[in-house]
Order: sequence, then structure tokens, then C-alpha cells
Amino acid sequence: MYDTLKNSFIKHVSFSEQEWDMCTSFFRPKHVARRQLLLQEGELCRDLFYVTKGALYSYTTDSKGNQHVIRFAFEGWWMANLKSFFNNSPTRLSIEALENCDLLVIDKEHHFSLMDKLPAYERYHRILLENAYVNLQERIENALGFTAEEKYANLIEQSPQFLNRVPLHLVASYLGISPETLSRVRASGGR
Amino acid sequence: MYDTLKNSFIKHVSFSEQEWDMCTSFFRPKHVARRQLLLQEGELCRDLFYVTKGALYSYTTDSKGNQHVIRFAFEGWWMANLKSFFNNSPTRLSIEALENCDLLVIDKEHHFSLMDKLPAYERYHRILLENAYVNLQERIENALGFTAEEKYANLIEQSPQFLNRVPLHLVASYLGISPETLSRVRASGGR
DNA sequence: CGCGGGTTTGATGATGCTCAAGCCCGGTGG
DNA sequence: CCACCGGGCTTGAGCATCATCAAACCCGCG
Repeated sequence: MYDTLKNSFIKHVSFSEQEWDMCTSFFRPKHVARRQLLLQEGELCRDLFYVTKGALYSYTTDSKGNQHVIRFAFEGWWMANLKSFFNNSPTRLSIEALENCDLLVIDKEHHFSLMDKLPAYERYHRILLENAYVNLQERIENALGFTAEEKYANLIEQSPQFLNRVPLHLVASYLGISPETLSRVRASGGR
Repeated sequence: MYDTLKNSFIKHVSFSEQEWDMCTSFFRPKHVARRQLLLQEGELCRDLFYVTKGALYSYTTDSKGNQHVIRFAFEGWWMANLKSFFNNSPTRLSIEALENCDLLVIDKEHHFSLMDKLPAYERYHRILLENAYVNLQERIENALGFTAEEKYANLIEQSPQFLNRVPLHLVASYLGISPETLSRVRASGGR
């Protein structure tokens, strides 16, 4: 269960066995069932979630009650509402399990304590943030000034795995188009 | 000239005078004139730019020749194409000076060397990345599923300073709407 | 005074949303 | 084993938003 986390660390930084042992002691495992909410609008985000099995997604709900998917997280991905986590502000995001999930959880106190104790841990998160930032920026590029058809084509190009794991109406929301439009794009366009 | 950078460091991390002196020696000042390109599509992004005076913006050019503004950077902000910088990949972004600018520049070698030598420097960038990530995510929320009018209202709410410094057609591009639509929104809507 | 970039205004049309109905399929209970 | 139910997906029609094209306008600058 901790192996996939260890592999994720190893991929980005190097550290000793003792350091790794210290790490594991800061995390706790957690299981959530499909449809279960990990974080609700209005709460504080106190934890970072690492997905070892299953899938999560986060979304906001706007004033008209429409749900906007912010991102998905599959095996080996992290999930949290960083704004709420860092600023201690109530979240406007909800996080929900798309499938039954096994997670590793680290709360704020342990996270910042590890940051201080273990430079490799801070470096690991710095690198993850770099990657996450780059990905988000690409998503902005896709969201702005592209037609529904192009957005879908870009998704197939960049994240085809989404289509196997995620209900289409959530994919549509992620792309910022209506489910009907997505359906039509798929029907006509190049599959 | 280095003062604003020093203040930016101090705001986020603590470090000694010697550490700060080491830092400055890794940066070099640079002046760019309005309209000058700092980075062109196809090049490698080898530098991080810190704006001490003036304003920059970055944009992509799509297959139809349309320009999409990715972000702006004013005094005290950083600018780079992180994807190109980290992956050594040719950039699809261009970076251009909106006004005459004074910059502090650090190249890749110096940056990574400072990361290793100076934990406070790494921590500083980790924190900046956290903030940048949170901001980008809010921008995604704004871009998806809002009308032109709402996007503009959100901009006034979150980044009113843009309207004083940036030509409207670039603001429109940043919001992902046409200049004409922006003009009409401003004419009708709540100014 | 005339030029040019940026902004506005107007008319038109396409893209994509909304509402509504039907369909497909997997799960549940009789 | 089959009928029913419901969520998700598809299909259709009408309509709103917004992009596009075009022209006029405004203003700072040479």
C-alpha cells in the first residue's frame, strides 16, 4: 500500500531508508467508497490525499447550482484543495470519490513538520508543484479560445485515460461544455 | 534595484545577510524596452525573470494565428515559461514587454545551483509555486462555464489593477473573449 | 494635419446551451 | 428469468450568447 507512494518519491528525489521510514509514519491509510465526499464546500481542507487505488475528482458549485469539475486524481496522483489547505480558508471545492479508493492521508501539521525535517520531502513537493503548475497552464490554453470539438481532441491527445474511467457528463464539465455538446462532438467528430 | 527582490524573499522565508549576498551574485539585471520580445516561440526558456519595474505578458499563438494571453507580470512578479524551463522543450509561449522594464534574471544553471546551496531559496520557490498554482486554479474556475459578463466581473473583483495597465484587447484575450465583446460588456454592464 | 493603433458600434451568423423526450443498459426485486 | 426502474447518454428543436466582419471613431504622435 505504501509502495506506490515510495515509488512516487523515488521517481523525483533520492532519500535513505530511514528517511522513508520516517515518512510513512506521518501518513495514515484511509478507504472511501464510491460517491463518498472527502471534502465539502465550507469546510477546511486539513489533509493531502495520495491515491493508491481508485479515482477522485474535485468540483465547485456555482451560484446557479451548476457543478464544474476542477480536476481528477487517479492512482499515483495527489488531491487536495491547496487554497484552503495553505490559507486556512473555507473551501468552495468539494472532493468526491469516483470509485472505491485507497488513500494515504497526511494532515497539515505532519506535512509542514516533514517539510522542516526532511528537505527531500520539500523538494518532492516542489517538483510536484512544478509539474502541476505546468499542467494547469496547458489546461488554460485549452480552455481559452478553442471550440468544443478542439477541446475534446486535445483531451484525447493529452489525457485519453479519462475517457475510460470517468462518466462523460463529468468529462464535459471538466472541459467546460455541456454533456449534450460532448455527445454530439463524439458522434460526429473523429471518435 | 535588488531591494524589491530582497523584500519578496523576506516576505516568504528568512535568511541571513550572507545568504542574501550569495543570492544577488546569481542574478543579473536586464532592461527591456516596450514591445521587445524576451522569449519567442520555438526557443528554449533558459531564464527566470523577476520584474522590478514595468510589466510583461506571455501568450501563445494558435494554428489560426490568434494570440491568447496566458498571463501578465507586474512589479514583484516572476515570469517564465516553466514547461520549457524545466523540460528543456521548445516553448510555444512568447514573452513580451508591455512597458519598459527592469528585470532581474537568473538562468537555469544558477537557479538549480542556488536550490542546492540554499534551502531557503528552494523554500521560497516552493511557496511561490503554491501561490501560483492556487491562482491558476481560480482562473480555471473563472474560465469554465461563465459568461463574458461574469468573467469581466470576476476580473474586476480579483485583479482590477489589470485594467489600468493593460490594453483592453489583451485583457479580452486573457479572459478568452473577443475585444468587441469586452467593449460591449463594459459599455452595458456595471463599468 | 494625417496616420495608426486601439476601441467602439452595428449587423450577421455560427457555435453551443437549454429544455424536452427517448434510448440504452445494468441493477433490483418480484 | 423477466419486468421495472433509474442514471447516464443521445437526439432534436429553438434560442441566446458571442465571434466575426466591417466601418467609424478617438486620440496621441510624428
